[in-house]
Amino acid sequence: MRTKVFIVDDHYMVVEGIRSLLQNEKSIEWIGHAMNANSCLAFLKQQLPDVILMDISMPDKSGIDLCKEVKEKYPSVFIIGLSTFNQQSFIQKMMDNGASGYLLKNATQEELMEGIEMIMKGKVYLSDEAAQSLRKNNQGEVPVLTRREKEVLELIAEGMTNNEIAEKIFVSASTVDTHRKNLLAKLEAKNTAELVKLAFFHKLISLDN
Amino acid sequence: MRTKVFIVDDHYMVVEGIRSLLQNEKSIEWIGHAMNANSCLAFLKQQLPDVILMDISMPDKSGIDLCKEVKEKYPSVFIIGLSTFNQQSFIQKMMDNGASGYLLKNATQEELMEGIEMIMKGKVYLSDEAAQSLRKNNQGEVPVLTRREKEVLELIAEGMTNNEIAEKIFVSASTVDTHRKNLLAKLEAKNTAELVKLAFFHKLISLDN
DNA sequence: TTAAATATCCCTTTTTTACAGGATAGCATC
DNA sequence: GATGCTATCCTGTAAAAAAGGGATATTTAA
Repeated sequence: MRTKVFIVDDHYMVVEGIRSLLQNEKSIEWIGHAMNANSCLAFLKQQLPDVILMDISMPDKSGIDLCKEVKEKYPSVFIIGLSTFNQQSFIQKMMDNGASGYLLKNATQEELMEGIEMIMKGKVYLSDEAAQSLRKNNQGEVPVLTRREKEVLELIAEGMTNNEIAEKIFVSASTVDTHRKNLLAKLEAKNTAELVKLAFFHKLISLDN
Repeated sequence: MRTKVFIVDDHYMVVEGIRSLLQNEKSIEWIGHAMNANSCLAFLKQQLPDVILMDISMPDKSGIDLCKEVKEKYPSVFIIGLSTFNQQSFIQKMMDNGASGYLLKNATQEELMEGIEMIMKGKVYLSDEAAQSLRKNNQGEVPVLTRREKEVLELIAEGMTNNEIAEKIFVSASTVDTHRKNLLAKLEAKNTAELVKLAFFHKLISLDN
């Protein structure tokens, strides 16, 4: 039985690269690729691969979310995260959402094959750099925020004061102040400036919205 | 005469992808690839390509710097920037440093060939998305900060107060306050929170330091 | 060399945050 | 039905930042 491999990546060159790396491997069957999350989900309704190589950044949905969704619907599929970044938080989130491994796009053919084989045995595979990154940044626990806290955090980063936020979300300024207090405590920030910086660090807010 | 193409990219899968896309093109001669800036420069001493496809992010040196260096030494070589990001500042900088075009890594084989052909005619080629990005983000003027202002901005983002910053950089709190005032004005921020957010937006500060 | 930009310092007033201490109500889970 | 989490609201004080004004050397560039 050959291992059925499917790729989700919006970068044509990367898809071609993986295809090229796998085409001479007799143990691998390339069953197709998708350029975005939706066409991936559509494909999986027709045919299930053994392994999905999944980019973390895609136009319609992040690989992190897609990973979760696929794992919920098809728990038997093994997922390997693919990324150019060696970014601890991404790796962590992919693993949290059920990924079995993580490969950087500068991986060699040997690493790619090693990763697929390991994962088919039910083990975890992390490319060297990714594993190092995980070990190093161990204290980087992402704080868990409530919906309201996230909302307030975003408005703070927009430059709004407590009073302005209070008006906007129809609560008293005291409530906003409490959320702010909790945000400072949860992110361990000394003040608003560090709060916003740490929010970026933990990817709790982003530039596009 | 076939067009001699050389690739500089530290992502193995991307190199393989481009090789795969170009291998059946009779007008193209693949003369090699480099995984970092230094081996690229070493290769160019031996043999000169017509076109270099160059990644913007590499381990030892950014493509933006490498582009400049190559163009200074070998002005006749055409350079096409390659990136996964659709980031206006990168595109602009590559063009400023002598690149003839810019391609995103999700370009198709047709776009890749079109780009190479256009550039060999001495024209400029921007992939659709890249060109759009250049047009769209036109009003995104990055404010010019002085050395001192940058220094203060970073310390603000670290969560330090005016007094703490004053002690750290050996000036009075009034001075720090003035710098802060100027930062708010230059970045057009309403308060510290928005200041830090906009600092990220304009890439005036980053997470790693 | 003159003008412009930079870096430094000071004052006042108002607004906003930070921190400390609460309280209450709803909701889910166990 | 107790426990824990979330969201809401309150009082009060102290610290910090925002906004307004202005001043003076030094460096840079035209």
